[in-house]
Amino acid sequence: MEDGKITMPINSFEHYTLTWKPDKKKLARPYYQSIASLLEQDIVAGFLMPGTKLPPQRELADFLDLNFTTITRAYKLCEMRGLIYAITGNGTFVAPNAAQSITISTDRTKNSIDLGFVASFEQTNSELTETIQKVASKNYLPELLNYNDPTGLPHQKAVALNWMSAFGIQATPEQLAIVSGAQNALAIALTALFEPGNRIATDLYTYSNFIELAKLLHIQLVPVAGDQAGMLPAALEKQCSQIQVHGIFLMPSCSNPTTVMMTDTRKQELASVIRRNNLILIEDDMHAFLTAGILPDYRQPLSNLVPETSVYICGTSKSICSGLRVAYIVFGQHMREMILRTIFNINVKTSALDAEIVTELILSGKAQQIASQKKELAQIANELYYEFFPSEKNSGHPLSFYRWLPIPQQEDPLQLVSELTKNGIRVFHSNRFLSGQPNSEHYLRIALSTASSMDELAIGLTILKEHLL
Amino acid sequence: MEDGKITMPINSFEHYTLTWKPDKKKLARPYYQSIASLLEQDIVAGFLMPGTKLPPQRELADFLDLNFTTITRAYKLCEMRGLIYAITGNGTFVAPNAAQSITISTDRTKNSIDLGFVASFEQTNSELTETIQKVASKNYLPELLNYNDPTGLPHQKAVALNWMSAFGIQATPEQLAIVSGAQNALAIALTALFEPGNRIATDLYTYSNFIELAKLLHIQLVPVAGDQAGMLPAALEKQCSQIQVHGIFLMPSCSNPTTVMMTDTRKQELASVIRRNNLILIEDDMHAFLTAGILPDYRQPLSNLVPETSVYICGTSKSICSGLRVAYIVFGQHMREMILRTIFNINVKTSALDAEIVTELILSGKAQQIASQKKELAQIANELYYEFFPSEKNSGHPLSFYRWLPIPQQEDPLQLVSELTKNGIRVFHSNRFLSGQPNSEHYLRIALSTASSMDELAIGLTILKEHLL
DNA sequence: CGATTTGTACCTCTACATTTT
DNA sequence: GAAAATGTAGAGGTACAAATC
Repeated sequence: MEDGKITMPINSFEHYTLTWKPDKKKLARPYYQSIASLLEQDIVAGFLMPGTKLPPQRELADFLDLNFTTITRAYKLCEMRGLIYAITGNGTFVAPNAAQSITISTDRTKNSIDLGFVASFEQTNSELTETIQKVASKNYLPELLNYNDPTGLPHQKAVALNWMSAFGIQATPEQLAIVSGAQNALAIALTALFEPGNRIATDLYTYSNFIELAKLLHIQLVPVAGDQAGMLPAALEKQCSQIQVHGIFLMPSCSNPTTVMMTDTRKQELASVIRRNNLILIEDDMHAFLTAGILPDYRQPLSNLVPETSVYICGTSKSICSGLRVAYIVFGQHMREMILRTIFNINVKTSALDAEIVTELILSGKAQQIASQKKELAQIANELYYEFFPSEKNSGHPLSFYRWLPIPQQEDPLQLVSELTKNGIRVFHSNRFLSGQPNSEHYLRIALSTASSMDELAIGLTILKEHLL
Repeated sequence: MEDGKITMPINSFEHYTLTWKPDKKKLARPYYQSIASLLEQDIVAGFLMPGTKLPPQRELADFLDLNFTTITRAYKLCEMRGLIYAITGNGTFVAPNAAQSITISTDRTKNSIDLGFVASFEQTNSELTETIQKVASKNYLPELLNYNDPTGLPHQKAVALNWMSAFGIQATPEQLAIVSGAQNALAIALTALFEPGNRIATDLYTYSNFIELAKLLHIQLVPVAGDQAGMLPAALEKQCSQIQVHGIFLMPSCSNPTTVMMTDTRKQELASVIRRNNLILIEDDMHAFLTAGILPDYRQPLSNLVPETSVYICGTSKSICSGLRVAYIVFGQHMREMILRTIFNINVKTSALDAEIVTELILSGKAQQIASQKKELAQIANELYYEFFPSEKNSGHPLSFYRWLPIPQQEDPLQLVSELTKNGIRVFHSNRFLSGQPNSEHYLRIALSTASSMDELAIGLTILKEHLL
């Protein structure tokens, strides 16, 4: 088989220059699984660094005396496990986050200032005591403790719709469910509406927990380029025309991690691409309270433009209280059955007690008050940040709970992060948020809402700035 | 291609007797998807009844002038969607629950007595008021409202371990996580430890929400026969030797829906089969409080016999309070990372407030008191049931919240259920709980713990008995 | 801009295991 | 218990699309 390669005399020589050569002796049938597990071992062990180009399918096949589609299958297995990624016409590469997991983010290192994980100015949580006690004394408390109304009690849903009407959401109670936080909402939406192997378009840099979740559910992400107004419609259109894309995930109010706010014009343009390609839109709008009514050109969520095929997620963790685990999810009528079924299969229901506390907070006006406090804290924290990094001013969302700091190109991004950890601060490198291939741009995401005080934040930023100089 | 079939002159005639003939004109490339979606349409529309045998792959392939493995792929797609099931050497059949979904069970029909959905004697929920108020006045309340300790606060975990020690569980806090109810625990375990296409062995009749969840996550169930002592080890061993099985799901304390209690001898035997075949055990022990210390021969959960490869799930919904959505999950050390990651991706964390209430209930002794009340109610309800169905006495768990009533073979099971609904009671037919192929035995699952009073339950049972005569 | 490299989709083929007859 | 029927697993092959040179 190999002997026939007269047209490529160099080939037999190249066999010795393959970037990865599995041990032929270790190969056993089924070959594709055998190859995949050898590759996995070498990646996890660190022999193959992130970004390494793997041998083309045909070359590796020649080397192993197999048909190249068998290599396709082996590579595909590893791709599903998030270890590698492939670009047609270009090659197959070791994924940026192949060796280590992105998550496990809340094991805060003690004696360290956390600028990595984004909390929500937890100082405001003591404001809730009174409301919780009020709910605990309601005479209908036992009604909150049974299996009834799995998607939320009617009055809770009415209050939820009212809360979201400030952001431009109009929906009926049938199109709404109360779930256990925004991440839970994402898990439900992805499980309900997509199948393993489906593809979802995202910003090139996107919410790392979404990347992890997609990996867990074997859903592939399709990175799409963007600019300062959000994802580029032409780039999305192009991807959709090339491969079958089933959905799109966006955070238009304030993209995580880039802090990009999508303009209304861009929403209109993207909506028409979404409609044309029958995409299911997952819109995570946890930052609505920071954007709607505050930014002058805010008009409405993207979901409003494609209501039938979108899932709108409004978490209350960032705006009201992180520990109560309540989010509102609004969906098109024909997705209703699948979503309710999935809620039942993943949660059964969300604690009606937690939902009631959030409801009471909103009804009493306390929620709005807390949200205002968080906004003020965000403003102060951002001003502090700009004192350290003045050139960053006027980029992205002005009240974001985190910032996206460009840094010089790094030899070894992990090295930088671990050095900063040694110096007492935790930050996340941009590679953690990559949905696609790494490029030459490097950033750090700097959480402003996690340090326990502005003083602590200032110390953290000082350490950061000194180290970057 | 077809002309070569001289050995089967009958074949061309048989083309006209296929049980399902897709419209050739509607077929487009890719064929396998095209065939799958035509088949799906005909099943969902009701043209193909549950149990219908589909044409063998080779015959349909002949009819459509395709290779038979293309039909394999089409059938496999539909099998993954839960529409059909296949038996090697026998044929491919429309699944029993293909057309309708099993779940959506809590939309209680008003003015109807619910003997279908299994609640947990919700009468006891008013007992919780005092404890909830106590928790609401704790000075560390704000500490329960942030992102910290996603798997549970240390003292909550200590109390959890103490609660489970009564059932024979010994574990370290690292092997424990607090999640949002038993169903949530199942979703986490399946997502974390299995991949789409993996197989899990279950009892022939098993928890219908588990069936639905597996379908949702594209995990296939392998039905295994059992007797009055639980699943048969030889049958499990046989299945494992024939196809690759990755896990096993069991409810040894009181199987749902059959009320079978597994003997300790059977646990020992199954443990050795599980060990020999490297199965991951998912043990749902929500009924532990009804079994441990009550049944004389109870020794320990099955997980104790294979601690490294098992996930033990102990929900508090049935024993303490259904609305708080708290379950404990105990896992082997090497599963820890995947499970924590998955918890983070699906829940972020479980409300520490709910967990604290359950913790306080246990610490104060109130939980034990409520559990005792529920046991007493279960005893009364079971005695009532035996007054109606005396021949059923001495079968299965004596304190089960539901019973498994054999009924005569039915022409059309759905018909029976809908007639009963018209008569004012809701029950579930055994087909809803089938993990495999239907057989000639028929049962109804009768929930005893959902009616709002014993009087209501008595009315429901009267209607049921009259209708079955 | 056309040729080359590289990955993808999907169809076909073979060997084989299980169940039924 | 052998032969036939039926489904499954793995591997090979072709057409094609995208990226690069």
